[in-house]
Amino acid sequence: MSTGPKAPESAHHTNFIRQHIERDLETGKYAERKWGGEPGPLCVHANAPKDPAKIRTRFPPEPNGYLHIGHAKSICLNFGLADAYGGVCHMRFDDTNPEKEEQEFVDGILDAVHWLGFHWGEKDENLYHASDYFDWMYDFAVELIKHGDAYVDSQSAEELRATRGSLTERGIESPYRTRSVEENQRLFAEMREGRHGDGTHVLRARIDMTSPNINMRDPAIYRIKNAEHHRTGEKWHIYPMYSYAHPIEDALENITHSLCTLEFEDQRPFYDWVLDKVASFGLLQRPLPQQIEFSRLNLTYTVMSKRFLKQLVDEKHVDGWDDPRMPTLVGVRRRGYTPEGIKLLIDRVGVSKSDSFIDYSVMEDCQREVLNEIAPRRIAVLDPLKLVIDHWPRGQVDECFAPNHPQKADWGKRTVPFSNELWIEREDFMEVPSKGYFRLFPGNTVRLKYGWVVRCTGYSKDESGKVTEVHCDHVEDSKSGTPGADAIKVKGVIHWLSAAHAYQCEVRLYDRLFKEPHPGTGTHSYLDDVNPKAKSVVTAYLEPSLKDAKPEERVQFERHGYFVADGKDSKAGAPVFNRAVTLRDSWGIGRG
RNA sequence: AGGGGAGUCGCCAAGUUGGUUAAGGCACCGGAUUUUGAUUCCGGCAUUCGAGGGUUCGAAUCCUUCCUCCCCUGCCA
Repeated sequence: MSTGPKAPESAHHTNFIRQHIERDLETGKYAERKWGGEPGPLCVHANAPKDPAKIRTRFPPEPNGYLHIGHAKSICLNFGLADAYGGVCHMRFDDTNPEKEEQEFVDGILDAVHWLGFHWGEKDENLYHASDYFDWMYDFAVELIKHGDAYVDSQSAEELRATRGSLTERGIESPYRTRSVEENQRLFAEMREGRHGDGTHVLRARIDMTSPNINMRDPAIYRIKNAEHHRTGEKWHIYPMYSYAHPIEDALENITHSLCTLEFEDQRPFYDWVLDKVASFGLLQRPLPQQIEFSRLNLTYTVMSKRFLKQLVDEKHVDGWDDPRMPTLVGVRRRGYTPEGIKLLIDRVGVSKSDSFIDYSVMEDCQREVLNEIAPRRIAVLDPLKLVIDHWPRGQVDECFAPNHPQKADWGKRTVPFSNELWIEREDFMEVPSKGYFRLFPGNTVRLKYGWVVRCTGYSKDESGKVTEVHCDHVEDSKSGTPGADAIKVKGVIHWLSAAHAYQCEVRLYDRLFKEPHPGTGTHSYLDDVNPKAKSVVTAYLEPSLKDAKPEERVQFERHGYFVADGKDSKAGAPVFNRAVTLRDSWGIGRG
């Protein structure tokens, strides 16, 4: 059983993180861990039963903004891996900086993760906050002081920077580095009580100012911030730094594999230092969590940094954080992207440690792949041109039947009314056909999809030369679904809507946010690469049945693309549609 | 005079304990089906693994030199 070759379907799913986890599972590295039912130091877990979770991972955002597609990778990895290996993934807010964090962001993040389809435990019970652990973090810091592993430094921020050294020069020890344990304890307690101003002191780990790794040169682990915290209020006047808090959060929660992005690689030695120290005081359960780094997700034709996204919003290049052009999760949701499509993308791009850019087309293709399966087909004329069937009796209405999905007969059909005056797509007619064009032009025959075959007999134009009306004759006995309807072979099939029955509706056509794959490359600003055509609003004609579309309902407008009824602007009986993505178009028309 | 990572087909990415013809996906190119120029289906697509040298019967996999790219000097995360 175990000697056979790897199953081909698992081959492209494997990656270095999965292998790492599988190795730990095989060796039983974490098999003896105890779980006291809630996070805590050794004493909470020591006498508890074995942890039922084979592994524990966590998704630990800081609640200081909106999640974007890049975060989706971390979410899918952490939750997906836990699920794949009989583990649990914790939802944790890394709220160690009160000046930047808000409850509003906490709620938004929770929403986004749920939207992606993930849960933190069967009943979402594993929801934690770094701020839940402030007391333990403080106690551990006191222990570090007691053992001579931390000291209060009273240099200014500038002095600290100046003495830290540089990439090539080692640092200089602080004059406060030799303070007595008693003085450090007294000072640290005073900092906690709020008796010192912001920036006057900092607690530092005592490691090695000559380390080639700057992160090991006595990093600050606590700073004074006389600020109100969105959860702990005014209880604290000092707050732990990420590099100190994170490993402790992981250990308290029994996290086995702490996944993060590449830029934290240099911090791993300190992560391990903190945990080894605290565990050596008998305060943490072993074996300790381990940090594993992977490369973040980059997509072409967009930007992912919070600074840039904020600027796009603040300077009104987009209509807000949830603008459908934004790569935020709230944005792509309004755009009509599916969570399944996003997960498919993450699955497809894989996990490694090499920096990479994924073509935005991969995202679009993933969305199409999912949408093709779930979206009912509907008819919409986005750029209308009048088509008159000259010999069709004026006022006579015929019923045509259109399947809701060409490959899913069980989805049924709907009726669409046919009459002598129709709307067709302006690009489906050419006065003089270009090479290879097989739609409507004088003398040519096409099928009106689900309806009749028609032959173009003429057209009229206005003074400016714009085509105003196209004229056709319909072919007898050619109605779709009737015997002999296929007798006439035509190359072109176009969609249409009865002018008397179609209704007008706002439709937003979205495209990529930037016109360059790597915005801002070279000397210009990324703002210069914003795609002015990324949003256009048209008044389209829609088939009657579309009036009932509910917010966030997805459909395919045949021959156009996938659209969603806007979750925000749609009213009952009056949906507004957003284009998520066009259909692939091997002939070259479509986008824009 | 620093430290930490990464370089396999246009874009991702398997492969790492050296063993016959270098997975897979996307893209692309053919062809079939098609009342969406969509979907689906079939076929094609790296004598080569950043470069050079070496070890070996045999190397993307080991050794060596070199090159390129990314990250690190917040009391941010």
